[in-house]
Amino acid sequence: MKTNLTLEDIGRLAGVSRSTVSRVINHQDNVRPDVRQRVLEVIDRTGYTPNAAARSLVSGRTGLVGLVIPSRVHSLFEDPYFGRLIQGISSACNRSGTSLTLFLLQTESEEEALYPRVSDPGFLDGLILTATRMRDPLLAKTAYEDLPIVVIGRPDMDGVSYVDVDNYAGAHTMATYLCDLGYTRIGLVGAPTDTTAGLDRLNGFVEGLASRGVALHPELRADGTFSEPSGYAAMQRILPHQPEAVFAASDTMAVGALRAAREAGLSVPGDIVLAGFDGLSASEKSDPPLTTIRQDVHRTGERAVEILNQLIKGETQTPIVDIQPVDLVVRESTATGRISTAAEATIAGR
Amino acid sequence: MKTNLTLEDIGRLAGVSRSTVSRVINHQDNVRPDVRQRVLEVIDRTGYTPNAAARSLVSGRTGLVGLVIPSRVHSLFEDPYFGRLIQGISSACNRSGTSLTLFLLQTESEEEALYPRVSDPGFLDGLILTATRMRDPLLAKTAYEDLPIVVIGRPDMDGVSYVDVDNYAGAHTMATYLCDLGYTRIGLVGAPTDTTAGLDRLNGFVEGLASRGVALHPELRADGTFSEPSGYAAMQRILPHQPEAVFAASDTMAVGALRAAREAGLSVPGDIVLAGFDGLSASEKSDPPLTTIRQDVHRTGERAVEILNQLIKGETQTPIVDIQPVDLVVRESTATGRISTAAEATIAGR
DNA sequence: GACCCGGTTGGGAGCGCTCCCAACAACTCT
DNA sequence: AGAGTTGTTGGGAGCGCTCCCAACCGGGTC
Repeated sequence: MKTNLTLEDIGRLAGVSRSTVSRVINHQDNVRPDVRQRVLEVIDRTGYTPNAAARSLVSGRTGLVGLVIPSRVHSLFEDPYFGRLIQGISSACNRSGTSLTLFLLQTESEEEALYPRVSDPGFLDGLILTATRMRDPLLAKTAYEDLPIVVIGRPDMDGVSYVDVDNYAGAHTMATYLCDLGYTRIGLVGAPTDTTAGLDRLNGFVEGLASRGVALHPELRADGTFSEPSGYAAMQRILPHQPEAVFAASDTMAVGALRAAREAGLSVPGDIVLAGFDGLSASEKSDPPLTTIRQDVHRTGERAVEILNQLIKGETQTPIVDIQPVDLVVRESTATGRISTAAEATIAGR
Repeated sequence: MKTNLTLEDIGRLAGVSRSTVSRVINHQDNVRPDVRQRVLEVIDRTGYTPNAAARSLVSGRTGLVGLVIPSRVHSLFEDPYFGRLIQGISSACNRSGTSLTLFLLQTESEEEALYPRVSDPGFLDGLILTATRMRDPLLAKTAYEDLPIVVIGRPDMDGVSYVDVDNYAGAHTMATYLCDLGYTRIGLVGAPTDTTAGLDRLNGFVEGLASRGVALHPELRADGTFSEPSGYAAMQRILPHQPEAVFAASDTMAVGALRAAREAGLSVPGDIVLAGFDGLSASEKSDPPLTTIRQDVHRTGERAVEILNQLIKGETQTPIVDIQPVDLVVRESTATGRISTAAEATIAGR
């Protein structure tokens, strides 16, 4: 356990050559069974493990996958989204025998300092980029490297592999659901439109309303930044215009919107119905529990790793795109009894 | 950007040797200024970065630090503790130019599969272990390797470097604070006593009470597992014995205890006062906001990296121990007006 | 002018591994 | 029996870098 052994050492102890030990370690079958056995015993006895750096020098692989979470995401420690995502990524990594290297970029300067590191040859096998914004500088830069990349969330450029949830279909479903409840004055606490998720949710929502002949009145729309306080503020701007129903484009903002409604003396769902998006536990634990569009964040993380592994192995040249389906989850916040509330409806990916 | 260049290539382009380029890259000063300039220009023009694997093969360093979060921690996505910790660790890593590799072990089998990986020579420079339990198998195993290790939270063995918060002093302060409020029937929703944090908080609390001549009645103590539901359940066991005040050994459990009190028809702080430990945002956002012992988790993470870096550089042989101070934060949940509530008191590390 | 010395530069060796090819043994087939 | 075949093994080469030592260059000294 103490001193670091080499292939040569193991070979000497087992009375074979370096090459044979290498074959045993790499599970190649052209080794005589008794020799293999002898080598395995020595390896077991000595606790030998091959040197990772030497391996990657010659193989060109490190077994390391990078995950970049940029500086704008301060919600990492309030919002379970990234926790879940990391869990999904991590469990897929464990399954494929790779390791996850985390780059939390909390300032712009960290973001700049990172760039050279991730592109170091012989450091990472691939990269997962999250929370990219429109014309993301990091994405633009890394796209020029030959490093395999998977983006989580739809990027605003072509030729990049990504996995996204079906934001459009989810928002569309929510819109028709609220319309079918009988409302026409339906408001939106929107997500930032400099993100593709915000844009897709907006478009899905507007088109969902339109499919039922309902328009989104401009005074019933205010955008937030995904955070609770921003949802609270947006809701305050909408409330004076007397919406009957409000869709907040994230659960966290919906919780803020709920707080604003309550402070304005409105009961949910009595005076106004409210729905969110994401299916976080916050939506389940709020009072009342929120109707929402649920996405499987864990699965999204897993898919990102699976796609990245395909890219790394060079199994495909063309970019891979994966759109994850979402569910409508109906809870008390829209339980008005106006029509029978379907317990749950599932939407296939569009 | 495309093809991977080597030192030799850069040397050829700049009209110097491999060695000189290496000197420039490693900021050695014995290079003539004009030559250095010429080399830097070529590096800049070509976008060359040295191969990380080759570097670590010869230097024996990879610039990688591992962080292990074991399977029992399911709270990763509910509880901001680990998010904050990771942020602290990550920002210290960014500062020291190292990268953070995350091992989330969600099952026992992942835990076993991990062990050989982390101890691969030439893979990690050091390891940070969190949430170790008594006689933690991973800690026991890794301690035999020559890999530098820092534990977050007090381990139950000697000779290991660690950084912990002052659980004892925090619980002690809380106990005397509650006593000084005039209560004697004081209950405890304890943390698991197979963790050193749970043990230290228990001991600090009991001895704090004792210092005011108060005893912890056995029927007023029930232990949880750090989770909200476990705090709820523990509180339900305590309530029938009519405590005047209850200290929950974590904010998350305190939130559960609060729910139990409310369901029992008790108002906080009117009928019973309640306090937590950790200073998470949950304690601030609950209704009423909770008195708690605040710890600086971000700082804890930073210190772990700093200590690990010292160990890696071999600057010290003896284990380094760092106990972070905690603050008493008084909020509404103990605001009874019985005595003037000091706004906030600071405790130095013991 | 021979000598020395510090600053600078080039190239060999080697980190521990994988890949490749040659060597060898033990067969089979004609 | 000789040639070909298959299965197994050993060792050279080389991945891209750092370390070390020798070589070189110019200027100061006696």
